[in-house]
Amino acid sequence: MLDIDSLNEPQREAVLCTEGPLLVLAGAGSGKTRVLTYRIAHMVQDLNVPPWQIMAITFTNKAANEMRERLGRLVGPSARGMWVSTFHSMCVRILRVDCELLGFSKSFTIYDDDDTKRLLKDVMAGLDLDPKRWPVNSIRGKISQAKNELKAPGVYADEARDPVSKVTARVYAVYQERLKMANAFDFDDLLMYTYLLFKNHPDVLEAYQDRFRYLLVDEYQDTNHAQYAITKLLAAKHQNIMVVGDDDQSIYSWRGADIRNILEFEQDYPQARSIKLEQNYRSSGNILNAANAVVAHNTKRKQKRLFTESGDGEKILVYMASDERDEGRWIAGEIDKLHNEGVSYEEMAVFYRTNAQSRSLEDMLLRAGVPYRIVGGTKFFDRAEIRDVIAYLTLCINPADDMAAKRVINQPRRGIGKTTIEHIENVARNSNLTFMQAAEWCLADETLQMRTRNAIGGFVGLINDAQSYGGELRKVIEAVIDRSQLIQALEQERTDEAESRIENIKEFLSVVDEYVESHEIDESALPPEGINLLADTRQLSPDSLEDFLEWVRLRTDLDAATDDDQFVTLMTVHSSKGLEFDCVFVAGMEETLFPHSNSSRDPQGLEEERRLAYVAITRARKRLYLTCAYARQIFGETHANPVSRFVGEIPSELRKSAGLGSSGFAGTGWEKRGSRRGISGSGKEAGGGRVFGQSSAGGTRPRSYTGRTSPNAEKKSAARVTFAVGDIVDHKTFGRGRVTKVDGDTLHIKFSKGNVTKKLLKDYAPIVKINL
DNA sequence: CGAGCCTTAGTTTTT
DNA sequence: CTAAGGCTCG
Repeated sequence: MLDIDSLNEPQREAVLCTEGPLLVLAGAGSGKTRVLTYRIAHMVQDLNVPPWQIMAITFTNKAANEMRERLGRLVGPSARGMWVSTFHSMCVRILRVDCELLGFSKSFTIYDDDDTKRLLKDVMAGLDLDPKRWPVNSIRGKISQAKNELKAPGVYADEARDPVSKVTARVYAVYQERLKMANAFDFDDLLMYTYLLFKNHPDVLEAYQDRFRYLLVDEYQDTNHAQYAITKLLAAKHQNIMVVGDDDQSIYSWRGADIRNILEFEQDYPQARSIKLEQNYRSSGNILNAANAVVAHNTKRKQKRLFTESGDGEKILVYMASDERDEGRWIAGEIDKLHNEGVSYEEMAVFYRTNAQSRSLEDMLLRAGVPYRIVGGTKFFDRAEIRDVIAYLTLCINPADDMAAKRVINQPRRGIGKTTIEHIENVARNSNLTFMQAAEWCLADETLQMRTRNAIGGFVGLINDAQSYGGELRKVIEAVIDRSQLIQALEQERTDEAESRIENIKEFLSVVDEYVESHEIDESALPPEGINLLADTRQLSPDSLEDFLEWVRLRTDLDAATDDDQFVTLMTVHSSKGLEFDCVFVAGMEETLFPHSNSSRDPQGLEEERRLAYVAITRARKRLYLTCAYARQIFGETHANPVSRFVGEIPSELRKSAGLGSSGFAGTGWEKRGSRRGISGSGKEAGGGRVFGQSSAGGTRPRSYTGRTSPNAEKKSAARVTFAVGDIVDHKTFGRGRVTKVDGDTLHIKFSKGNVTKKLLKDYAPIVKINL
């Protein structure tokens, strides 16, 4: 059943080596996930290891889901008994059981970035620190760094020398106190406190060591010190730890990841076996060689060279667009072309360095009618109305969460303004109460107006009542939303904006359904009675609001249920790690963007950018497209940047060029209209190392081209949309409208908002055709 | 207290 | 350029 013979020699060795420490250095596309899943299946099926003794840790939910799914196919339902999770969700579940030992209660909240920032602002205001002089973000970064290095506030304060660190130390101490009062952990706390729990409670640690006798850690090169320390403790007793990683794919040093963890694994475990996987099964020869060539420019790396037995395949296509809109349009056109050749949408992906780039790409794909989905962004859960709903739900579970309370006490408007909130805060501070307790106290406070007191009473009553709601999760959540009056208030606004917010809240309810469906309790997966006390935390319950909130807080992707759907995938290069596609487009291959200007100053940052490029390139199986734009709008200003050095690092025989400046490009007027020293390299490839059009070079700014299409790209793009009378469109600013007349390229559109008709040019107006 | 206007800051990547 | 936050006025 388990086809171990289909593996190559080193792969098989890794699968069969199930006892003792094992380091697997797995190059991109070398069948790493296959090895991981086969190894687990081998343990369960051939060696009779109980599934609940196995813990596999990944970095993203996506990776965890995929592994769970593949294991399910390999070993059947018993796979459910394993812990396959991210570091963070593993820690949450551990803390859920024993956080009381650390002075927290089990109903704790997890603070995400936004909550964290709000709280920090609050703390800093309390310490009279000028946010101009001490930017919240940099303080937050320093605190996060400290936590990743497992430095408690006291230790940090002792080490603080420079003024910034000293200020950070003060903020850090208060911040931790406030978190504790709110019964909340931030993301970094989840790791740090789990470590502390293990460190200070050997009995707890031992229970986990004995339960999880087999540890597997994926993407080990991306572990930070806290994660490293946790795994080290967990594996200390039985030493059955397998780590898999690739130093060339280390792209999270900004988050505290430390490559040394992988490079020094052999020192930590002197008897460790070490296996290298160097045969690539994913990419065609040209793509793999390009990746090798790029990453070879890095100096600090373990020497290795991936090889493949598959043929050269297609050359890499480098396209130079006139601007970011042309770039998006061209990509859409190529996708369309590929789709017509029989490549399905789900086998194509568009990557970008920064999230901001997704806008224009999205816009162009939308117009071209290419179905796409965006992976990774937290957009949906970051929307104000969704955060409001979550805050209400959080308060029901953890009324001590002051940030949540302050967020929604006047949302929707109840007539509780700044002064009242400050008043409640003062009461809370003076009497050492939580915000909610203080609010309740204020109901009898005669210094407040009767109207205000009634408003507070309404809010307090609603939260108190909601705490006792029980039954089906969806019903409970619906009831809370209903009582909150969020939807009712939006309905009264009668604007498109409010309507879309209502839609989002309804969408949130389907997220609830998705959660319930995917978390049905599977009795068969529970470990036998009496094995340990940890069984009850292993599965999230479909009825538990608490569990749902945990799930929703740690969730960042919306991609769980979109597997068999036909969509092109859009995402950052970072989130592409671990995935693969037949055809990959990497947009924005320009200096300052990729490599990003913030990183390319120091050599280390630049090397990480290069590894990022390596990751991007190695995602592609058959075709790779790199695109860059001659001019790009950033902050509303037009910039022209040279082609990314990474393009030039790909040997020219592996690539060919298209677009501006390439042979066969008939772009009339480009040279004439642009600066004289502009694109003089007609006939040369885009990535030939030529640096042109730098905005600082004194040449004319290419402003006149923005928003225009180069004629060539226009022709190439099969992605033009046509409009007919009766089509419903959505305009960026005017909203929903209907086409009443088509006059060449001019559309007459009647907008429902204000009942006005406007004449718009179909190729330039920010309109989208809506298919009904 | 809240709506609306104006200013300003932000864009590197994620759990 | 956009979104969020601050400020002012009703």
